[in-house]
Amino acid sequence: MTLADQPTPAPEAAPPGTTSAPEAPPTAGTAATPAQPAKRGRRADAERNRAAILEAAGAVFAEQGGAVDVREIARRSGVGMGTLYRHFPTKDDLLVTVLGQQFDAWLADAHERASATDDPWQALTGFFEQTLTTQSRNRAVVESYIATGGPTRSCAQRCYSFIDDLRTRCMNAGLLRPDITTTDLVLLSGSLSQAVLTTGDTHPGQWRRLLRISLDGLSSRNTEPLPEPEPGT
Amino acid sequence: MTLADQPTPAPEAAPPGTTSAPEAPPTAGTAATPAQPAKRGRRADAERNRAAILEAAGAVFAEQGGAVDVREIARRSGVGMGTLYRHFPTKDDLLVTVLGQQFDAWLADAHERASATDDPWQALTGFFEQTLTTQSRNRAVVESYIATGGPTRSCAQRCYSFIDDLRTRCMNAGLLRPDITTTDLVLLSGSLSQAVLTTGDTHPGQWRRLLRISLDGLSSRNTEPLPEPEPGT
Amino acid sequence: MTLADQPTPAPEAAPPGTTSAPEAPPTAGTAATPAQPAKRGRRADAERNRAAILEAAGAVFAEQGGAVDVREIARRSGVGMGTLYRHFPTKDDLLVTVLGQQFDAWLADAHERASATDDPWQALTGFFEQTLTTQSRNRAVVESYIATGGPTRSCAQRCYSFIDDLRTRCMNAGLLRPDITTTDLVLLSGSLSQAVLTTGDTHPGQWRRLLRISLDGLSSRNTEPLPEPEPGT
Amino acid sequence: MTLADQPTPAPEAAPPGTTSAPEAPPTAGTAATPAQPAKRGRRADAERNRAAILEAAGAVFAEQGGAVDVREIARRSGVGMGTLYRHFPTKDDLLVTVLGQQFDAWLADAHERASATDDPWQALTGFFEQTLTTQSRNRAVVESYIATGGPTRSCAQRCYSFIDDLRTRCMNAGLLRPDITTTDLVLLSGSLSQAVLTTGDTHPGQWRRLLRISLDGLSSRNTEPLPEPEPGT
DNA sequence: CATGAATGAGTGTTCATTCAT
DNA sequence: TATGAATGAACACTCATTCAT
Repeated sequence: MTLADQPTPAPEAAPPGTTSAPEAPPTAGTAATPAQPAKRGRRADAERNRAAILEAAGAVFAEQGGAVDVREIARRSGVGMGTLYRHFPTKDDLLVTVLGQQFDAWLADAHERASATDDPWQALTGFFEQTLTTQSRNRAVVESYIATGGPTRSCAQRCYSFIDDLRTRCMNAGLLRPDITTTDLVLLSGSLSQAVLTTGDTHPGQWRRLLRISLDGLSSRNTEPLPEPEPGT
Repeated sequence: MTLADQPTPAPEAAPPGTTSAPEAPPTAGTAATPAQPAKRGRRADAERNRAAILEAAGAVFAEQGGAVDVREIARRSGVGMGTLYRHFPTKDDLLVTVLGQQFDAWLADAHERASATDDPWQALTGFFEQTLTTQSRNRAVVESYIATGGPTRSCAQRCYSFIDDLRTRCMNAGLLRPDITTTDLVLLSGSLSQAVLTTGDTHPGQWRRLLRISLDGLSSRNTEPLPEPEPGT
Repeated sequence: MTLADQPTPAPEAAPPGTTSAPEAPPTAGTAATPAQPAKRGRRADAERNRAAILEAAGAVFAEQGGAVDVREIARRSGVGMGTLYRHFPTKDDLLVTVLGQQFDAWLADAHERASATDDPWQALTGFFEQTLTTQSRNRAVVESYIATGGPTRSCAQRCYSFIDDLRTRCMNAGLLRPDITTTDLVLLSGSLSQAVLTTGDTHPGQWRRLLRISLDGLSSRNTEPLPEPEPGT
Repeated sequence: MTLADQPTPAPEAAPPGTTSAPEAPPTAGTAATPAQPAKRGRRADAERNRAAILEAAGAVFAEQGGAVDVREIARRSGVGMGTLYRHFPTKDDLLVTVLGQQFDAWLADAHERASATDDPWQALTGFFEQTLTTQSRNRAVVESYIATGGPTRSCAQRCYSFIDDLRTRCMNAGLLRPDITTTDLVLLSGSLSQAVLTTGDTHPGQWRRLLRISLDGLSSRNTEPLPEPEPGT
């Protein structure tokens, strides 16, 4: 699946708190239910390791992208290779889990912000701001977002759905060019993400200008129709 | 160097035929004395090899990006590894040279087109069109353009200069938002290049819509000032 | 020790019920005082675990041979790795114990059958049949039988002794070639076991033909003396 | 394919000198055709390395079986890993090539010996002798012979064909039990190979006795019909 | 005492670069 | 000089065994 490949966009996004990781402990935390202390005893350490791995991996992937040596992650986590592979049977599993969490967090935040305002344009703008702020420090996330729209088909779809909602709100309010598609917006955000990543170190804040330009180009003030995409595809 | 890092933008681009590669000496060069045909034969052969390598590398890098196995290039060139490494002591040297040529060709074409029209907006638009059309078929070029604005500082600067000219023409004609900088345009083109690369296979032509949106956002019709970039950097 | 390495063949086999495993102490053992039910509970539990491990290991080793992952055994036993390693400090210890039991059962059965008939030739034939039938479903047993004649020196010796008895009975009845040694018979059975293992999946029953051929070759009908084994060894 | 799985036994074996290795230089040697000295120059060293690898691998596989570490082979060959993998892109390729050569040599020798005598029984006997002598010092060969009849389908088939010829000759001379099949003979030789491997170190020569017994069991002196193999398979 | 998570040396394999021919 | 074979440090991943809980 690519960025803009969304055959059946669900009208409502999946609950944003849902992570794709099998063991996903919700944000609630460990001490909320002190029921099974025996089981908790074992899990506590493992969970700590798992968290350490995820954190280290998150950092390393963010800094260096998805192509890093697994050993680097193990080293930074303070665990052995075996531990790492016990929790994530494949480097790709680890990557997907890490990115999944980060996408989930991002989408959850996006939902929250979007429902915090009644102004549709502000919602759209805020989404782009938040997205680019988040991604400006995360190589792997951008790689994934650009390559396939997200680490998972589900992530990509939820992202698509969410953007679709924003688009609809703006469209109903007559704020958006009438022929803007959700695919346009998805592509645009990916494209800007890349720019952000590129200029993040040297020109922090530069991307805000690009964003403004793009948003201005999206507004209904522009009346000329956009070119049709290739029909045969 | 990054996309928008242009401390001292030269007002005029270097002559576009000049490559910045260290091994540059083309047909002219040292062998002014056509005495020993044997040696000249060698020279001619070497030149042929070099050309074959560059051509093969160009194709391979374009198709697969800069991370391909050097063997693939040697194979497609029909030369041995030693020959390849004699001409280009490092994979990166080869990559830089190839990209340098492609950038040069691209810039030369861009210059030509820009001087073929009197309409500044048409010049700007045409440049973006040409750039994205070219880059939609060249992975390595986009990688390089996005990462550092070009394979060498010189390339990046010439590119910057050229865009700066376009900007000036448009600005003088009052077609561009007054606070658009050259850096904005450079970043924008890199950003769109990425989108083109991403969607090239699956959504050919999609990028034209993004481009139109962006160009609309650049036009002087938009009057709100852009946010200042981070002052301290 | 190898299949036919029997320097001092005991004239009588050890009682077949005895296992040679070092951890042997079965239900009898130290806990003669049934005082603390808690401790006995533990003991019973431990024994149950040990049995579960042995059973699972037996099945797994039989199916896949001695090279299986220990985790597979732990999983099938329903116990943790630590428990497994508490009972058997080494994978090899477990293997030896399992094979020891299986050898014991096999030998016990062999003894029983051998004493159930008065026909020495029938006893010999039946032994081979039983052996090959048993082993055709047990990879690890065959591996062990072929490699060293059994999991332990004791097993190998008891096996040797038993075969020696069969040989003697047949020899006394004049049914066996006069220069057949016990080593010959041991080797022969190992060799046929291998064939059984090999052809078990694809040619079930094939091995019966080989067995018949071999048995015919053993009979006293063949009068030519066998070649002497290397004298110097 | 297993030992006795021979759907379409070719009536005549393929020319035994043919090796399955792609680069296989025939036995002729390097100096026979001094034509292209330039090309020879390069190949000589590589060929030496290839030979060194094959020799080392042959020795190591023979001693320790097919499960050895590739590094051990590289070390013993005196070459780096890359060289090894240049010549044999996979460990299995190396194994197959080595075994292929050894099988070819073995089969070639077998053909030679078989045509050196007019006595069919002597031919059969000699074949078994030669086979077991050869295999008594080669773990990997026996592993392969037992598991699949040879490293290659072709090897297995040629082996089968050859044995089939021996069988026919003996059968025509009335020396073999009439219902002996080629599969029986193939299985028997595999079975004995295993015994030979097992006892090779400790009881050299022991296997000759087993062989004699088996051969006696094969002779037409034994008139009882062999059991039918499972009909449904 | 049971659990199963942690360990880390070892496995097959790749690839930018060097070097003998 | 051109060739392509040689090099070896990495890489992703496995598994017998140990150890904290």
